[in-house]
Amino acid sequence: MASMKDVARIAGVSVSTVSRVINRNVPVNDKTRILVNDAIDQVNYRRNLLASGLRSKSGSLIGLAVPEIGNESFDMFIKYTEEYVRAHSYGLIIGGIHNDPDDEAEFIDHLIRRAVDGIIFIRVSDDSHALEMLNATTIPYVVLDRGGSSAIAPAVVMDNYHSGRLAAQHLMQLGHREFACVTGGLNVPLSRERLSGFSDTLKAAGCSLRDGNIFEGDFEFENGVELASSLLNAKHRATAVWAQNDSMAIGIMAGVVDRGLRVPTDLSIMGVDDIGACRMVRPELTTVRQPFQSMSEAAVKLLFRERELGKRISEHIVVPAELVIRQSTAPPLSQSVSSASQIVKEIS
Amino acid sequence: MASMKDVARIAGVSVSTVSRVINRNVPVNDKTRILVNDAIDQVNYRRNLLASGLRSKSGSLIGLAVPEIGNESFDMFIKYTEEYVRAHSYGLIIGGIHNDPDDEAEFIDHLIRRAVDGIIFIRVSDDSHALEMLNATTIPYVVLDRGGSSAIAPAVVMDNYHSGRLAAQHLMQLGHREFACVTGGLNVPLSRERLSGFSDTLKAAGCSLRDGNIFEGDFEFENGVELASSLLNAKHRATAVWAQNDSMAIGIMAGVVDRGLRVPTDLSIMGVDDIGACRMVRPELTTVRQPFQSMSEAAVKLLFRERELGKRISEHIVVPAELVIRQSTAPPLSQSVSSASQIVKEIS
DNA sequence: GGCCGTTCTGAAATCGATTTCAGGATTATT
DNA sequence: AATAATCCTGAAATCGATTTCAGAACGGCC
Repeated sequence: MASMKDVARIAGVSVSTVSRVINRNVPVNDKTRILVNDAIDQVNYRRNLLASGLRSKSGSLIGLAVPEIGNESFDMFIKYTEEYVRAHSYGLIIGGIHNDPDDEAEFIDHLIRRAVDGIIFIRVSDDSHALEMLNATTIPYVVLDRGGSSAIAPAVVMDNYHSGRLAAQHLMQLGHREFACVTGGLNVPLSRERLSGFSDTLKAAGCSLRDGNIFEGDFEFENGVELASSLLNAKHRATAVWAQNDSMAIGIMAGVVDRGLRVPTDLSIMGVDDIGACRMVRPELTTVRQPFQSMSEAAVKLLFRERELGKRISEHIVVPAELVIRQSTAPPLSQSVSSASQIVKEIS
Repeated sequence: MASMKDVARIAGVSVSTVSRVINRNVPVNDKTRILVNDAIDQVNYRRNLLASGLRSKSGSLIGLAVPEIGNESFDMFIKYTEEYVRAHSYGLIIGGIHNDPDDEAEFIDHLIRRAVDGIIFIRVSDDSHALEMLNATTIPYVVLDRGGSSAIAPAVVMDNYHSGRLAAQHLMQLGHREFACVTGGLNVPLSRERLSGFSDTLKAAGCSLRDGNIFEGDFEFENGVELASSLLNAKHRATAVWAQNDSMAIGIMAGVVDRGLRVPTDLSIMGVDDIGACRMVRPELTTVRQPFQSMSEAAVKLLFRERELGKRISEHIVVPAELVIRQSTAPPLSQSVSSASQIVKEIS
């Protein structure tokens, strides 16, 4: 691989001049510039990012840690982060940390040793050491998707409370009166926030969410399948359920169908995220869209801003959720449309 | 961030000694070793991978280029490659190249400049420049999933012909006599191979695949939905269809259901890959499993072997496919089970 | 002509590690 | 006790870039 030294030799100039031509930050005589550029083409020179990164203290690398690769919603964060990062001539190193704080710590440590320019991560739990580790360095970081208790850390999150509100409003508008909610792990703050938004909104409109109709899940599809029977066998069986992510919602849908019932006729189901699978199942899944792209971009932008400023920005960026109505929600069998519109008035 | 120099100063030794303690490749006196290790703990020293990579010519980085991030089958390759790579203390840089040869070239160029230790890529098309670019360097690479015409390049692929064979055998065993196939883009070699395997096997058993029942798709879900009507309106309507990946298969399933027909009663459907969505849809999708994990590991191993040997290994590793029977395939309505077993004898 | 200010260029230091080379200290061998 | 062999350590070169510093060349101005 040709180095700047080779280019300099061929062009008959010093390496400093070659560097100047390449980085075009200092005036260089036109004749020398052409000479150097010719030499660059001739030996097919490519700047070595390891070397330039070492000296200039920027390896043009960003690290991204997600709880699990292959989980469609995290993959969306990966996709959009990669696109945005690479559009700015950075590279993206990813790590799937298997929902394990130790694995997370190990990966973060790896990124620090690699002297990356910034780290974005989706925390696996509140008691991860990642924040302490990172605060001991000067590396910019941003917490994505799961802001949680760490109000001090720079973060980009969805408006989780509002997502619950959107779900509740939609289901009430359809005329439902008996609701259920399948949450994510309640040790994850966003699960609690979503639940509050859902429950508060129902209450405010005179409806309510019975304790017996709140089921704690773990965000996984299989969990949704299992919980379907609990849902259907509940003392006060709900006519509409909101699952706090699409995987579980689709799992519930599958479980309901497996038991010979129909969606949305017998049970309206909605989720959160709007992953691709929502449009692949029948009926298509009504959901609350998480804006993966804008969240990813906001996270990278925040990172870059921290880098420029040379210090942490303890800012929480909260992006709005959006209701996406498809086929898996409908008015309940027992409820007339007219009484539904009554409720609409109450909550608006 | 503390450097080796700091450690050396505190321990009262030279940086060379510190390096030797860390890399433990040369004997160091026990007393000095302890001294150095204490100093390392004291300043919380972490080796700078940029610097060590520059000098030792190994940045402990692997690059992975996939046609599109967020596509579930490619995400499986990402997942398992990342796991395996990181288990060996390497990092993984990924790039989603949007099925665009230019984007691919740009990303590969980026990886070369970054002086990665190896590159794995899933080619977007036969006329990508990636191979030429890489052959002009000494960087080890492996072509994953799409070996294609480049018999010269190191590659890890599934036995695509065999996957077609498995699909054909399964459908014939169920008693089907009228088949259809939805292929991927026929400019992608593996689509042709899969089709040959399917068609050849049918013919060998006295069945056949009519030209009018071969539909060229593009591996996308929406495409499957669209093709469903073509399938159902074909002159000789098939009772079983094999789509060359799961996304299209699930699309066909959705399209069939949308038209008021039922799977597998009215049409048996199977796919390829065994992505997570196969178990999320109802009926669950019968498919031919692509062994993502073993393929990813084989690719990284091959890469490491190339690195050790210091030269390319033009070896094609072909891993077997595996039939996974679920609910989306069943005997045809018009066909009795007894005549089905007759066919089984013919092909076994 | 002499002085000053631009504009451009090169030598050398630097980033933080690894590695070679040479020499000092220690032990083994006779 | 002298010599050889072994073990350990430090100085310095190196990887391939960036950046500082100083000086050369050139033009303008009085």
